[in-house]
Amino acid sequence: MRYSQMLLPTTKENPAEAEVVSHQLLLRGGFIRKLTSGLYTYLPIGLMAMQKVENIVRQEMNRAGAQELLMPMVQPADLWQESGRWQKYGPELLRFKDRHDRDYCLGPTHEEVITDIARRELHSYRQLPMNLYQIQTKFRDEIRPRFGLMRGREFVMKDAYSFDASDAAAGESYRKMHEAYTRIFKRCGLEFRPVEADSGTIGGSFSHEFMVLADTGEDTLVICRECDYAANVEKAKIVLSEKVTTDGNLEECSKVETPGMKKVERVADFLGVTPKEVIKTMIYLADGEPVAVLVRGDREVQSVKLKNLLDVTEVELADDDTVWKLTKLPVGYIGPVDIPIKLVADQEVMQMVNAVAGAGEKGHHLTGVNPGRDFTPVMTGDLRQITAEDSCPFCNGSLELTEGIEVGHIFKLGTNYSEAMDATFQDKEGSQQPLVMGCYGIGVSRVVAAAIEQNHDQNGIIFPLPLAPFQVIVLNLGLKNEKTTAAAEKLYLDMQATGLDVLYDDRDERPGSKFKDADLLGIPYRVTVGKTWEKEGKVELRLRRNGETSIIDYDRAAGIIADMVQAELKSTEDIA
RNA sequence: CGGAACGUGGCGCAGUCUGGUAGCGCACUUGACUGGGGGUCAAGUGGUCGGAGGUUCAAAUCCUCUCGUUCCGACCA
Repeated sequence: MRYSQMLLPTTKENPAEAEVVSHQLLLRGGFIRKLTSGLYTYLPIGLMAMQKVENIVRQEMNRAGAQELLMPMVQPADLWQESGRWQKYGPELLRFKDRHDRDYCLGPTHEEVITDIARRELHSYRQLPMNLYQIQTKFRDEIRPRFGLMRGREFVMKDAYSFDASDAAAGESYRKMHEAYTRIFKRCGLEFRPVEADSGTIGGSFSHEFMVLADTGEDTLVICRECDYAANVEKAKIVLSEKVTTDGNLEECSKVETPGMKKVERVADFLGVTPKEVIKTMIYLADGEPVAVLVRGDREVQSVKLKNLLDVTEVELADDDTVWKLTKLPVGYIGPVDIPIKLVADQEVMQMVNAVAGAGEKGHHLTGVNPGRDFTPVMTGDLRQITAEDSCPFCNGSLELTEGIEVGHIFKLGTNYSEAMDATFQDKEGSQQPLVMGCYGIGVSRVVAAAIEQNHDQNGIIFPLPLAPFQVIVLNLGLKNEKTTAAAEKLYLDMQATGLDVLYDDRDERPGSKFKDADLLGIPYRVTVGKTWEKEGKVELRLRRNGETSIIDYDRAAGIIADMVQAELKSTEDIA
């Protein structure tokens, strides 16, 4: 590609609207332009970068035995009603009517459509296993799109769906995808971790997220320092410490005055105890229904865990007004004893003895509160956020918390969808069985953003070679000199002939601008044709990654670089 | 949905408090010089100041409404 002919508008200044590095650099480098909130146009170089990711994904999916197809983005409501998600999915699902007043939605994911295909086309165990995937634009009406490609409303996703005859076979499909994903992200040159995850609105029994480690990540992960355990904090299991023995010495409940003391710390301080000895009572609205949730005073509720325990689709912390309406109490004095609201407790609370809790009366708390005797939750379970002080549920090792960007997510769906939508096959014995499903997503456009978050410096992007829209840029610094220009042109054509993705900077710009743009765009190899060629017939090769510079023979340049690129690409494939 | 900020040539901003002929830098056009890390000089093009309504002799500026964008929050009782 000739730079002079390409739509590649770079800017020196950071756009005001971009907060995170990947967003800034994507805009500055002319990769994307915003249409409106959460919606972006991919300019040519942006599309090229994304297609690099797509191709790696395609290769690995095909290698794993999956087949590519393409489903409609517009989906009829009745399929979603069949699966039950028309009600369940919430406002993220963009719904609309056609001219005949029929309901439709824009596909945020495609379980319904693929299950419909499966029930029509898969009839026999002989056709299984089957894995089908597509790479396509998805639409999710996010509450708050942000960070450019990181959380857009429209984004490119690879989604795959597996169909198996048995749970064991589905496990094998899942394992294959886990392996394929690992290869994909390795080949993309990303530093990532597969972690145990919550399955969210997709549903299903078991899932892993693939997380790119980066500070700007929206998810928090917990990673064991000693074993392989890694999980999203939404999922991370908490190991209960040994139950405290009390010598059967349970105190009586007694009420104490705690005027103006709403915060756990204040109350604990005042009563001469630690927050660990206080029971915190939080009022949530679970699908609109009030629930009182108990955790130890020094803990935090993990809302996803709460959602799962209650088996609801939405939990929300009640605001002060709602709390007042429900309990006739100001926030801070609610307690579990005789509370007129559905009560659930974190497992840890049930071990507490002689605790402090809100008295259910303004300005008062209770001491000597004992779970089981003074209150009985309708449900208990693991409800709190894990901390770095907790220990690994597998090996008891110490844990580390870190931020991550979710670039892939794989789910074992089981028969949720196939049963709801009556997608069955005939087994060997001739009886109808529901297809056992799995689904597997990769945020293709997000991978581009994540790669930039992880690979940049103050001068711009540093693309891992497999994702680089161009592998090489040739700078012509001798535009006024016909011979130099001819030499640069020839080098460009020679490189193209070897199959390299090469950008030829033939613009009438000063050298400084060309260097800056080459850096900004993150092109791994840069070849300069200029003075050194005029004087000694050599060109300068510089690596974007580390700034390493070498002078090579002009005649051999195309071959040398093609070899280097091939070797490097091959090594990334080998590692994966 | 709550809170905040911002909307002025393509981009980044000043001007708004205190109403009085719309400005700066970058980019763009033309020319000259220059030519290895975003160069210099000169001459230009381009904006009904997000939109609607109001106040006023006069509105980018004051008032009301509205649309859009971004950030924070959706977090501990």
